Amino acid sequence: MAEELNDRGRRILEAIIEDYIVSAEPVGSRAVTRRHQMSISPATVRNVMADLEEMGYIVSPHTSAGRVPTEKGYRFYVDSLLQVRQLSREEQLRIESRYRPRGMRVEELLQEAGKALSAMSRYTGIVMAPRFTSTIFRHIEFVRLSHGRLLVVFVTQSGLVQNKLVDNSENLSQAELDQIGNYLNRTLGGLTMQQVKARIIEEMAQEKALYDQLLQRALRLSQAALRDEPGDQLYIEGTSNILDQPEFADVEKMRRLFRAFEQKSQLVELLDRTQLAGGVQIFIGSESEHREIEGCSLITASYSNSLGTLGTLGVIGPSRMPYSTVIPIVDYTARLVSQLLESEEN
Amino acid sequence: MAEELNDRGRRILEAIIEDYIVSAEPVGSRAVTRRHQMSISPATVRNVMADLEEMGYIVSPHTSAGRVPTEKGYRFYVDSLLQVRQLSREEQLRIESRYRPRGMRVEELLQEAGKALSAMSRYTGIVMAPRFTSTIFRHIEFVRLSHGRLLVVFVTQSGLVQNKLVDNSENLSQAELDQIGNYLNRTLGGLTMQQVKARIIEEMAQEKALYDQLLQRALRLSQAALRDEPGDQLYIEGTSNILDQPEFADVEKMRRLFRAFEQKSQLVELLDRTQLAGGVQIFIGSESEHREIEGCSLITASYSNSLGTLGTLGVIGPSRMPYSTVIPIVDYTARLVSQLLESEEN
DNA sequence: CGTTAGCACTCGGGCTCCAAGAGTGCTAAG
DNA sequence: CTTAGCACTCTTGGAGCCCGAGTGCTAACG
Repeated sequence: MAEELNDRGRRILEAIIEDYIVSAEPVGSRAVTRRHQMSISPATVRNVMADLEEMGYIVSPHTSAGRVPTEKGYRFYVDSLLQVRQLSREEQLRIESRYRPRGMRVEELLQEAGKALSAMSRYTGIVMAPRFTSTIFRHIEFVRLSHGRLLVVFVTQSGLVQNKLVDNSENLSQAELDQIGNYLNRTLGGLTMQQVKARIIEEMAQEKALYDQLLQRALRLSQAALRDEPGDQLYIEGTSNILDQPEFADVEKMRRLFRAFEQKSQLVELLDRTQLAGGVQIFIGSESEHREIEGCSLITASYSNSLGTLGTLGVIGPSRMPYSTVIPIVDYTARLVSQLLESEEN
Repeated sequence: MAEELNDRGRRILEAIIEDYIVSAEPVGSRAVTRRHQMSISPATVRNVMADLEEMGYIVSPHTSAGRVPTEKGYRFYVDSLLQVRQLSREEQLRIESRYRPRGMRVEELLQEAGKALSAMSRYTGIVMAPRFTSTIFRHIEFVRLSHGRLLVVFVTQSGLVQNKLVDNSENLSQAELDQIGNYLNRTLGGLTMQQVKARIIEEMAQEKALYDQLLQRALRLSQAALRDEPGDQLYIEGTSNILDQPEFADVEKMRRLFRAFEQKSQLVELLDRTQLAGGVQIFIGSESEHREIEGCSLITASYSNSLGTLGTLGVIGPSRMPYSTVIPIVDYTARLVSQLLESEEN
């Protein structure tokens, strides 16, 4: 029974999965022969289906229903059967057109990417902003808000703005702060935040710092500013699309998913894992090891600039998802975002 | 029939509404006498209920069910019957404790307020950030990102950071930009954004500007930066709480609400209307004239500093809402946020 | 005259029962 | 190995039924 899947078995599994993806209903032997005009009879198909069930690719919800793909089934489909459709030029243009207004800030661009992903896929779009530590330092600015309180504003190469409150118990004046800012801007431009951090520690260790008041203050302040870096920003768009999916008629399931959307931390963790790998990655159901998104699949791809990976974006929806159309959407969006970010840096 | 509501009628209406708020089920005459130990018989209550129905305060979903409050019923209840419960000291502390970490930026504070509102009320919390035009200018910074592209960073008095991309086709150097920034910071500090805008227009009209290169550039740039002010920021937290409400078992209703959450624009419009009025405001169902939130009520209050109203926050949930407990939560949160913002400015 | 008990009536929810339809697994023949 | 045939299983939907909750009306009562 647990023999290898032969060609006919694969074709039938494919047919079942593709039928199920569009219909969301168990697929019977008859339906397979009809819709895919195979030159075999339903009875033969039934035999094969029994084997497929034995092997764990499909299950039947009850005796007299058709078959439904299991996670293993989807996984096999995605790995071995799936023909990824190429986007037509027209579809590409439709995606591109969403980024038309050129004066978009990075935040806007990323959010728009989330919206585009959700609109094109009809599922939920997710975009994780670049890790702070891997962004490139461009500008720092200290703004004295009140005695003892100080706002540090970072601007990265790509125009991403981060800010943070820092204690100013030394009560430095704005003029002193400007001086410090200028110094740091001169010294640190072009480094990644990680390098900036390292540099500061390094400099603090040097004895020169002991004698130069300005330098000392600058280092102290910037260290404070860089302590506990900002949490990862996650854009989640099109959550209401999930409500259209028949599998979420079950309110309990839906609630779990929405709670996951609200907490974000699990999604961040998950997206983080995909960060390093290039290309499109696919998590099916419990593979993600987060039962909050059980029954869901996540398709992700990383976007990057010339220096390396910046962040991850993707689509989350039910496992019963038209992978062949969603995958190229995610892929293309990741490329497009990479490209747009790149072009903005020059 | 359409006589005034006498005391007994009011008491019975109150009983019906309060019962319905906790049970979400139609309330019968028997239940009214039982739970509120009135010294009258169910039959009498029935007579009164018939009158209340006649007057439009309640309806029965079908012949043999109890009664359910109408919007008019809720409105009367809120206006005339409701006893707003005071928060216990303990509850106040529980709310306050959520703002404990003192180094919160304004954005974090507002978001936390949304989370607190949703957590305390078990509904969805909404916070609208201060209108950009009414914030007080503190600092401006121009950062040259690439040839032709320029990031403008505004910092307001309270530490709110806004940024915007501006065309830099003149290709000003960072040094020139710093000069311009310094000039503007010297001149504009302490004005509201609205005043800043006015001032710039005013100065541009003066002939002095024609001769002073620096000034001219500064004005041109800042005008560009202030053109089309940033959209209103809206924090919506705890949307998944809505899923717990029995009235949203109907997926269609839920979808509409979630779409409204996603679009935000209608909510902004709605919150905007409450901006001016002080104290707690309540929209019940279709009073808001947005059918997307039909069946929902919105409880809002404005937060402000010494100069006036800054923004609005509130809770959105089903009309069947325990107003007497949610109102003080919203009220107290608004005061607290006002106070925290105020204290941060000094 | 307002209040109350009594009663007939209505309607929805939940139960069973039934028939139809879909789909299966098995068997035996091609 | 494939297929036709067939008995079997299980879901779905509708019909019919009862029960309980709750009403409105009427007539009696204080």
